[in-house]
Amino acid sequence: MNRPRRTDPGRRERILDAVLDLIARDGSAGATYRSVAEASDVPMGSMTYHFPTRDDMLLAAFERLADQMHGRFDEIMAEPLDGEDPRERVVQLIVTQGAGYGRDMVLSAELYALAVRDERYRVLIQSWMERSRASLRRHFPAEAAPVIDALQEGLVLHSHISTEPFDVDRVRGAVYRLIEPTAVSHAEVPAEEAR
Amino acid sequence: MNRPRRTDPGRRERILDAVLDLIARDGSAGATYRSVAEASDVPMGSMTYHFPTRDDMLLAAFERLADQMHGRFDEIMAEPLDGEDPRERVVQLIVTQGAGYGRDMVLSAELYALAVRDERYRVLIQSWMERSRASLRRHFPAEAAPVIDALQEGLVLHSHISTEPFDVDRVRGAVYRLIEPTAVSHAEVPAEEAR
Amino acid sequence: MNRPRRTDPGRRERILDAVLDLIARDGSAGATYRSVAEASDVPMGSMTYHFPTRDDMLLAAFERLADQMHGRFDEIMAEPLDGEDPRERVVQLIVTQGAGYGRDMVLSAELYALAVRDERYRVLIQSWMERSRASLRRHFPAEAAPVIDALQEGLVLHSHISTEPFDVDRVRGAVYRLIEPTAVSHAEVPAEEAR
Amino acid sequence: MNRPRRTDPGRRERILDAVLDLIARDGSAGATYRSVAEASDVPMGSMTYHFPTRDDMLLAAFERLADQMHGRFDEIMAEPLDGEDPRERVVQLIVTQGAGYGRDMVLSAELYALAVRDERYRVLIQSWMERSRASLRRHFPAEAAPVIDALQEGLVLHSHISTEPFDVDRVRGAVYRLIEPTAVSHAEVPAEEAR
DNA sequence: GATGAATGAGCTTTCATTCAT
DNA sequence: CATGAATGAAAGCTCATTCAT
Repeated sequence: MNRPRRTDPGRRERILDAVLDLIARDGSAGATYRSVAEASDVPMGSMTYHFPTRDDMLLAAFERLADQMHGRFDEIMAEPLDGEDPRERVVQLIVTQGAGYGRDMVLSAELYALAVRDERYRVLIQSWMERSRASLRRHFPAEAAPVIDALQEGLVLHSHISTEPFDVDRVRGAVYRLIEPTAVSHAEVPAEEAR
Repeated sequence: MNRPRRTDPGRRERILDAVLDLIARDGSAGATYRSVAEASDVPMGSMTYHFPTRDDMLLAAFERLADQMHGRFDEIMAEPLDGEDPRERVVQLIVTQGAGYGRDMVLSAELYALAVRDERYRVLIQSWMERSRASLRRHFPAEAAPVIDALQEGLVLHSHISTEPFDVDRVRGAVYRLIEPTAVSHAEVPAEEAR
Repeated sequence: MNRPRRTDPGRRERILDAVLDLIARDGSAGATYRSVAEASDVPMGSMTYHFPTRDDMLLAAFERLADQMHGRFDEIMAEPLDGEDPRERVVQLIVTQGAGYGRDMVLSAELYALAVRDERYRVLIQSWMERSRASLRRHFPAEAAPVIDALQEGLVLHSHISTEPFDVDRVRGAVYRLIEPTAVSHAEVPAEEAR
Repeated sequence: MNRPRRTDPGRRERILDAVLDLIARDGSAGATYRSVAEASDVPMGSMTYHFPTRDDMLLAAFERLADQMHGRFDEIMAEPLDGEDPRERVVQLIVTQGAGYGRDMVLSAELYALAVRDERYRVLIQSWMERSRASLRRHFPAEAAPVIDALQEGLVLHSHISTEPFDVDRVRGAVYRLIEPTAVSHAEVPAEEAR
């Protein structure tokens, strides 16, 4: 009834999280000004103050998603190897994403659906991909990155569609075959092909 | 003005093609009863006669898409090898789809976005994937199929997002590395590693 | 609550009358889908079925107005003269409109405001004016019509703005001076300058 | 980016001119606080400081319009006659306004539409009309003014609606017939019916 | 079987206005 | 004095779906 809430720090972030939750549950179409306003406890009339159009809101939400996902990606890639085969990190990445609840997967799928038809979302993915590749280049040669990316994308996507149990060994097999074992990080000792 | 259209054979197919065209252009949300009716020259009131709910209509359209796309996939895979390395077919597949106009890609992306949240679409993709794998098994061992699938998916998807030119040699490199050269078709002569 | 109203003849006319009433009271901006729906007892969701856009609705309403007003205009002009000076009819017209409640005046003013910026309304007025002039030509030469029209318009408009009482004699003076007494109807006897 | 604008003289006038421009283009409804603020480069939050309600703003803008238009009117009327028939001035007035771009006409039409329903705008027009008549009385008897006014109004209005080319001679004919040639200015020599 | 008419629900967006600073 | 942030109210319009014919 009587919430002045003249200042509400973090409101923007709260809105964007609500947007992502709703998209994860109901698809992009489900993130309406109404549903988002309710989910984030912001008056509907205020939504357009923060995001003039619904599309601005979606785009901002996906930018946030890209940041968050890259953060998790980079965390895994940044950890020191300690003699471990760097390819194991890629396996871990794929397995983590493939086995997870799938919020990220659902959101990525929506993002791709938007991106194939809309330049703005395409640019967003491009810059995200570029950041991922930069992370990969810590351990792998530049040419390998796009292919690793693609394999990861395809495996994770299919893992969420398929009924078959996720097969870690198959993933490992594919990753190891795809990436040259000599393709070690510039700073790491190759080690004895750990694991 | 005065179209009796007492019998209208092919109406169902015309509707579904219109649905796919509209989804390709505007996303799933763009295929409304209204827009589809107009695009396929069918009275709006008749739409629910043919497809009781909008979702039935979308699902039927994607079934049609799966059939069409599998047809093209299988055509490429079915052609006799004549001593050619079967992996070259996979390369051809990826290149064809990756370089194409993208209608299929756009539609696939929409389908995946639906599938990750809706069982019915997931089942549709599963059966489609199963058919693809059956086609792949003509030339490759069963275990290889899912990985080939995944790589293909990822490469094609990224090719439609990326600004970089499509690199055939990189695709070939990945495919050849991923699939054992000994994994020849049961009926074919290995040949001299053509190309 | 439970009004099936599957068939509702005259609904279109009822809507348009409500539109005109609302415009007369609140201006064009006051005839919203909402207000009109309520005033004409039609579900709001049905409004766009009958008039796809609000502008279509307004235009149709003003077409109805033009018909109604021309009907009244023509009635006065059509009555046989019986030896009366035809110019007296023009005086009568102006006085009737100028002294009236002003619904017509208010509506005309709104129509003009739309017409000066929108071709469609301009065309509507043009055809209305042409019909008026056809009526005038029964009694006056073709060249006189536009000027009579204009004088009438100006006098009626100002009568609704001015605080001064409406002066019939001044109107008569202006009309008689403006129109040649010899400009009699083709079928009438000039008579002795009646009145 | 960083406009201090500590003092901004002429802001009020700039705002009102923007209001009039917007009304001319989009009608009264088009002059919103937002659109006006943008067009006049004034912060939106400041609009209500200068004009507490939107209606205050519109009224002030039309007051400005009345001043401007009367200024132009009076200029034409004030010029010494040098033996010219004063009625020629009226012709000139009508022709000038009728042939012009129509900004004034559009604005007048909007003003009338407001005036027929709102006392405040009616009062504004009344005082404007009174000033016009005062100007007319320099050359014509008091009784003639209202009729000249009305004819002018009607002719100009119709000229902006009609598709026919503006006919100067018809205007002159009407003006000369409507106004007694003896109705000369108190200070002028009648002259030989100059043309 | 096929469809024109109809509608409840909900959508995105605009807007006048308020008010703490 | 001036203004950025905010919001309740309402606007035009779309749409999936129903149903009498």
